[in-house]
Formats: sequence, C-alpha cells, structure tokens
Amino acid sequence: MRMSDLIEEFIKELFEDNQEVEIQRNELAEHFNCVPSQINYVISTRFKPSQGYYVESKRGGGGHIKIKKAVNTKSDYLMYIIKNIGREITSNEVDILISDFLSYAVIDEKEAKLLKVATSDNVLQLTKDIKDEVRARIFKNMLINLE
Amino acid sequence: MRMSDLIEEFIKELFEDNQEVEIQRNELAEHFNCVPSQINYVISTRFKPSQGYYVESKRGGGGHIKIKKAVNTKSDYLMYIIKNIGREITSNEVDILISDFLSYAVIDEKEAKLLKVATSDNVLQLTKDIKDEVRARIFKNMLINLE
DNA sequence: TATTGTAGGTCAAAGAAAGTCAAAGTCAAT
DNA sequence: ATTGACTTTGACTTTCTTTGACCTACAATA
Repeated sequence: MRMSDLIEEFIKELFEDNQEVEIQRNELAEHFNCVPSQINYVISTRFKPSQGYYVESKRGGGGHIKIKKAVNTKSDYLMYIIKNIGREITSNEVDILISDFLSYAVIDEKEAKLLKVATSDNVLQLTKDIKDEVRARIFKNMLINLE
Repeated sequence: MRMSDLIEEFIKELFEDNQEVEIQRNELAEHFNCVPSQINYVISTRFKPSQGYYVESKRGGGGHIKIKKAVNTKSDYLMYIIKNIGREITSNEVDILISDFLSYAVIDEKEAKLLKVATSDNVLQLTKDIKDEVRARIFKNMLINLE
C-alpha cells in the first residue's frame, strides 16, 4: 500500500469521536519513516476544505498541525461537500471523497460503486481539458440525487 | 498461439473464485516479455463491458489495474442489453431502457435515478459528436456494476 | 534585543506507474 | 497480389507519489 494512503488512514483514525486532531509533523514523519514534507503532501491532497477539513498550524517550538472537520452532523456533511465541489474535480479527489462517504456511512457500497464508475477516467475517456469539468457535473448531480 | 491470447487466458485464470483481479501492468508485461502497452491492447479488446468486464486503474507510485467480472446472478435480460448497446446511445434510448428495467424490476428507483442523472444531456453538456459515445460508456459500465 | 534552535512550509525534480496513438507487422480471405 | 482485420511495438504523455534543498515563523534565552 502507498505510504500516503497509510498516513491518510492513520490520521483519519485519530479522529475517532473527536472533531479535531493535532499532530506533530516531524514526529509523524519519523513514525512512518518518510520525509516531513510528505505529511504536507498527504494533507494537501486528502484534507482539503473541499473535502470537509480545514487545517491550521503553528511553527517554532511547540509547533503543531491541527486538522478539523468542517461539519459535525452527517446530514450537513454531504451538503457541505456538494456545495464545495468546484467546477472541476480529479478522479483522485473523487476516490477520496467516496471513501470518506463510506466511512461516515452517508452512502452505501452500491452507491459508491456507481459514483465511482460514472466518474472514472477509464469510462469517461475525455480529453484533459474537459474531463475534470464533466466529472464534477456528474459527481455533483449524482450526489444531489442520493437524498 | 498469439501473445494476446495467452495474456487473455492468463488474466482469466486469475479470476478463479474471485470476481475481481488486480494486476501490475509492467510486471505482467515483463512476465510475458512484451511491451507494456500490449496489456492495454488485451484489456481493451478482451475485457470490454460488452464482454462483461469493468476495468479501473490508477497511475503513479503504487499504481495498478483492476478488472472486475460481472456476476452471473445478474439477470440475463440485463446482460443481454449490456452486450447489445453499441458505441453510442441517445438519452431517449436510455430512458426507454431504464423504464423497461424498472418494469421488469431488474433495478430499483434509486438506481434508476442515478443512471438517469449520470447520463443526461444536461449533466454531461458535451458536444454532439461525442455525447452519445460517452453516454454509452457510462451507461454500460454502470449497468455492469449494478448489484 | 539579538541569537539560536525548533518547528512547520514550499516548490521543483525525480521516480513510479499507467495511457495513447500511430506505424509497422501478420495472416487469412479474396 | 491486395485487402483488411487483427496484433505487436515503441515513442511520447499523463497522473500520482516521494524526496530533498531551501525558506519562514515562533520561542526561549543569552
């Protein structure tokens, strides 16, 4: 399994019941035996505002990175995500969202599969300039129709 | 025997009991001593939706290709339709199929809604020359992944 | 207050896979 | 001999991840 996925998973497990998680970048990098900047990579690809998280940090002695969930209730969650999907979305971002939806139980396996299929690069086979836009439209509209 | 046939056979043997297999393109090419793109050729000619397969992949570190086989329990009627949808399909044709599926109870309302949304002109917003092709791909691949 | 050590941040390059496309090759049927 | 379908090949592209050199912010303390 990819290092970045492991780190993502690890951080998500930290949330458990709490709404907020605090990590030490260097410590975490140490734990996973990777360079510290990989932690930034994971955060910037998997914990974006459009994915329902926001991040704040502090440098210097006693520094840290705080990751917070943007919403608390399940029902707000989906609405929040839908609102925050921009004009474009990559298939990687869709993947991450789908697995979050699954773990928060806002969709079931069946729906997950259909979302994934209908937005995958393989299926769409569109040119670079339009595929992320088309994907965003399909994804958003499907999500809206889930409720 | 042709290389492509050997590769096809090899992949099909991987299925055995499981409904899904995961391969590494380069590794497989290595194993058969062929260029990696030959794997793509085999997949695109032998593992099409019309043949009951769905394919997804990821690039970059830790990349892979996953091939899923449609389960036999899927109704013959559905399988028949999947096989017979051509390269293109209009949204009207999709509508008719969906209502047929509903009346034969091979899909439920929720699935119908998702199929409809993901293939609608409004959502896709593609030019005339490609929209029916893209729609066909989305529709077929979603159907394969029902249940 | 100036310095120094401790964090975290940024960015671009390198690496790791997979995808595309068209040219060249094969081979059976005219 | 020609055609046309199918296959093989490889150069080039795209996507995603990992790594490291360099940068910035904060805090303790000399």
